[in-house]
Amino acid sequence: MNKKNQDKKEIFELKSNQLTASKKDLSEWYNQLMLLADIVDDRYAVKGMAVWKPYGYKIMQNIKRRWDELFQNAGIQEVYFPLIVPIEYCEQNPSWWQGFKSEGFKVIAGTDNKIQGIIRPTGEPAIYPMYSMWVRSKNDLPIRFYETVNSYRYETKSTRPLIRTREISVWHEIHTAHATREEAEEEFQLHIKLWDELWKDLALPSFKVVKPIWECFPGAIGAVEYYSTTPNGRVMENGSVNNLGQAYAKKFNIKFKDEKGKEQYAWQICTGNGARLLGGLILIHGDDKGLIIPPRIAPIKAVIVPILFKGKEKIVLEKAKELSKELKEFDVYLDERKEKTAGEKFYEWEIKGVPLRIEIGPKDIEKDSFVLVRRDTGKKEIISNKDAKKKIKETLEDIQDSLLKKATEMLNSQIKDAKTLEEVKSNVKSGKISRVFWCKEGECYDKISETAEGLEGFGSDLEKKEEGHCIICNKKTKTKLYLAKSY
RNA sequence: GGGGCUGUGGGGUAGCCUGGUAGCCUUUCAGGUUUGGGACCUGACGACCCCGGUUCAAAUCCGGGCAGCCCCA
Repeated sequence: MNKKNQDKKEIFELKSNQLTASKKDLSEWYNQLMLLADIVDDRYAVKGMAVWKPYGYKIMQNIKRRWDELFQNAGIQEVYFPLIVPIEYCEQNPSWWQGFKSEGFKVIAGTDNKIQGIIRPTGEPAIYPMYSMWVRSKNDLPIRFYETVNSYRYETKSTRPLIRTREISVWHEIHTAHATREEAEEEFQLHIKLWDELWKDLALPSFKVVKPIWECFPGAIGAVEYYSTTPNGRVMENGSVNNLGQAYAKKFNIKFKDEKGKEQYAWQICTGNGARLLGGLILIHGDDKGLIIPPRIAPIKAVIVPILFKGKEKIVLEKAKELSKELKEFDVYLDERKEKTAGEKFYEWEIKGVPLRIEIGPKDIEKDSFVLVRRDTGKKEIISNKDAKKKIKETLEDIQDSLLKKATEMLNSQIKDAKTLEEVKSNVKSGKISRVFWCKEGECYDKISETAEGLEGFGSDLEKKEEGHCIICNKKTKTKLYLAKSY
């Protein structure tokens, strides 16, 4: 590189609309992309609350559209519960209220500034008192409802866009009530299946574990939690499916009379997740050039950049418009802006992670073709116009598949079995998630977690194939515990 | 919860130690030439986190507040 080019490069590096952080510097990379890629703008003057920008909101809405489809097809109906939760509803669950008393935003109104209630931090204190009114007989069951709302918690911890916010936005929560334990368990399994489907659309492997019982809601039967990982080997809770048993029904008095006239409490399942899904997928997909949005949820699946040479603008634009009409089903976007050069546009759409770019210029028109560029691999290919639809469809599917494949490979390479605490230690150092045999006792769990600072056991394997010995007490067991630092 | 760092136009920064003209890059806007990987020229808009103190004079020093970032529980 000669002196002149080097100077030029340094100037470019200062460009404010350029991504300067490498993905190795994950937090900085993530923060820069929130603004540069038009996801959210968290400069809004309330901590932990951000403005959704059009591009980011569209991605989020596409994810929501997908869960609407999945859950509604499974017969679960969308409802809406009010934002304000009266204190009397909160008090029906004293242990919950104890936890959220200080984290709840209070609503004050009227001349005497009376507290009217709190803004919902979670759905259940609003939802379950109503379930209690609706359930009279077993004929009123099951209730299978979900809502997509914002929830509010005054977290004192540090916040991070999409991942830890005080306004938990586009929050999808499902609450069901059933007459029997068996029916509830069936529902539980169904929800896992549905979430797995959704994770596939995000091109993410659904990494899920059984939550230790002492970390579940008091009185609950159990829970499965989803986790996403970061490239530096940390884990992030990303959705959960809870089998509440009758714990909440007893607190909120959700009961019915069975055939014998005997009162029975309902069995309940609840599950939820929201914008964290988007945060998680951004952390996993993407590179030093910017985001990579999986085609199935990408608002723009392909962008057409016309190469406008002087004197040929008209013919190039005409061709580009024709092509964009033909490819309408792929949510193509024709970038006609005259004030930006082609190169500038390339960088911009790469930051935003549009899966495909179509370049069309005078040279291509002569050959009745266009240039197709993949965001994930950067590979360029000349495509003849007559193959356009077929080729784009195939390539999009291939990108979706290879993103999932890559993410799955990353996850697999991050999980490392450990036979000794020394191995757990070295796993922590090299940014790996440890998997160890564990007897399911809390005491041993604590001892393993103490192996390294910040290390946490976060759940055990769903599959139980092999048998081994607990890493601490040496008892025979088929259960494996996962350990990592959390993001 | 503990520790560290930082607040200067929309974004990134210099200036602060040693008080005195707020400099640079970029964005945005207007006009023109351009366009196959961040083009160029001309012109314009735009900032010292807040409150108080010291001083003839504060972005700079002092006190307090607020906000943000990073690391660790």
